[in-house]
Amino acid sequence: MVASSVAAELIAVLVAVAGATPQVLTIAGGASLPSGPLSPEHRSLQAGVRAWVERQTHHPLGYVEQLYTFADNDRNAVSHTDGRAISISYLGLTREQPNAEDDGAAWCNWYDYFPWEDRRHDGIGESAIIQALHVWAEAAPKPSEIRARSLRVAVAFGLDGRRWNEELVLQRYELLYEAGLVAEATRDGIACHSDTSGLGLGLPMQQDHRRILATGIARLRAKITYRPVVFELMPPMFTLLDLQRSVEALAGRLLHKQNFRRLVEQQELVEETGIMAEPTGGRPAKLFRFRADILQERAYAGTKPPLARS
Amino acid sequence: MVASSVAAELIAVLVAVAGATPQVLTIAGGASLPSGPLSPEHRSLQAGVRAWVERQTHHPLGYVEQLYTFADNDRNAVSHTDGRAISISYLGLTREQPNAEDDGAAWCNWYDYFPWEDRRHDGIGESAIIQALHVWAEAAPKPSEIRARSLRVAVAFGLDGRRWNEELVLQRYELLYEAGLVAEATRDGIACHSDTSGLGLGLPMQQDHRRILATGIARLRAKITYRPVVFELMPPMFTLLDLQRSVEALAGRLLHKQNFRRLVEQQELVEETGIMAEPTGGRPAKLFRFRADILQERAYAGTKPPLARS
DNA sequence: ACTCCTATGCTCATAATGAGCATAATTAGA
DNA sequence: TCTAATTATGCTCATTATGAGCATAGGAGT
Repeated sequence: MVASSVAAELIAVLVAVAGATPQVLTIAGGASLPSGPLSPEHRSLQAGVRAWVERQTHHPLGYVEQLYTFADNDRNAVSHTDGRAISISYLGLTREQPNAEDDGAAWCNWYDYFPWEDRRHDGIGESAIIQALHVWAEAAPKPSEIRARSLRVAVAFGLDGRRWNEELVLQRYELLYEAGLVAEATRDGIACHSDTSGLGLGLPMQQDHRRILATGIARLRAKITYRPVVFELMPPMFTLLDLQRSVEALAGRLLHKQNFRRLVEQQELVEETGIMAEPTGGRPAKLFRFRADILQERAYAGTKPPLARS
Repeated sequence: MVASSVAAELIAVLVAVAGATPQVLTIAGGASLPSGPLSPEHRSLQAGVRAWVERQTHHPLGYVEQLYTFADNDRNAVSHTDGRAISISYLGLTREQPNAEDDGAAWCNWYDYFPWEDRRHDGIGESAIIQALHVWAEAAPKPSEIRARSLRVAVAFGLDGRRWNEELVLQRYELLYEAGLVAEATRDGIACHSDTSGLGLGLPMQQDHRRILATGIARLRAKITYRPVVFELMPPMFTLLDLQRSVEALAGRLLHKQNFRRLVEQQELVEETGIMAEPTGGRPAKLFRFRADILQERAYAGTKPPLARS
């Protein structure tokens, strides 16, 4: 049971929210996620991520969570040992907007990479994308494969009466990759049966970084529904609409305002500060802050009721 | 960005269910999880896990999912390069009960390692454990730390009117580790303020394998509530009570029979086979099978309604 | 026939969720 | 000043999900 020797690197999906736009920290002109080597001096993986992210961005990382470990031979760069490189990816949330442009680092709207994931404003929609995916599905060799592909498309994009599930970010990206519709696919030598220009398929990234980003977005979208992690992204004081806009930015969909308030208030996540927000052309809003005591408790266990009681 | 070279190994939490007991595959007389080296010939990590698990157990792995990647310097064995070893753990579900005892491999009831996680039959309970944890909490140096510890204990074990959350397997084990109550902690040099004999603290494992097992159990318990993964553990035909017993075995708690049926039937996960089960002293039960079509769809997206609609 | 056991069908209270109406408190402009 | 626009906030209502219990069905054993 002697393990073979491999090269290991840490990749970070670092998220912040500016107003109504979710942002991710990138390097190389937006083509890469920041990554650093796993160094022997780090006591743990998470400590390693914290260390070099905080050195790079000069901002404390509030929340850090392991995402996924990749080691595909084909999609990764060649390492110096035996051709295998392991990428351990992390999701990090940071509260304030750091002064980017440090050493080529920049905060980018994550919907630049996944335009179809932003469904807050139903503009042109993704009908062209779905068309192209249908072409791909029909191009499958076997009838059973055609059905399987069509089902995957229908589930991922909420077709035929299904609801759009905003957590299927990775599944949607993988579909587009397999169908040869994103730039990374053709780069990796996957054939494409459609004209991909003008479909709004987003900016590509190096290696499989866009896949890792998709994983991070999916994880975060799932997390905000049952753990109070949004507060890691908020300033100390905020209005309920600020909070709602942040959640909507992450989830990529609009929420019912009154119901959102009800949810937040009945979970006792926030409390009034007694201060009013700056007037913005409407009735002035109260400023709230998060309740540290409740947050601490909810950080361990979510609010979901588990299985049936005995 | 040159990554340092490390040793990588794959660790599997392989789960099966026999009647009403959840089982995990172990080696070394139940003291270790099966693990294998990451070899360059494996096309991906998951392929690597599948390959050597199927070679070892001679059974196909239905469901495989990455669990977590560990690389703590302190809790792990020394590798041959620079002292760092990376362990990438996977959760696997297998349908039938393999012929164990192959090369020292054996299927063990996972509650042998976590007796406090089985709450199906409220016997003596874990009051002694909670006592010991209270002692540990009160022994904290600072008052704020005492409060923090007490809160963690209360949340993890469902005290003070909180409900027991069966998904907090890892949190509970970590508490016991930090409090020095499990054997691994004293092995790793953590002091203990209580007499741990007779507390029912379960069998220890080598290295941090018990922590990995706890992670796997927690993941599986969470998963069964929103993804139809139980069927990977069931025979082709089963009664609804069989199914319920399996879920109860995993969740560690009893379910309301009628409500469980309602849930399963309204989700259309199963269909009748027309065959009746062997009589067992009561009214004979119908045998069911899983519906392949529905399962395929639910495998991608769960059944949970997401956030509020726009 | 009676008892014991498990299967199965149905009802009911309560909570969570999605959607809408109504009113309050401002600013911008006629 | 009066009015429209805009945002905040409170409340109701229908639908669905959840937890719990009652009742009946269909067998085995005595």
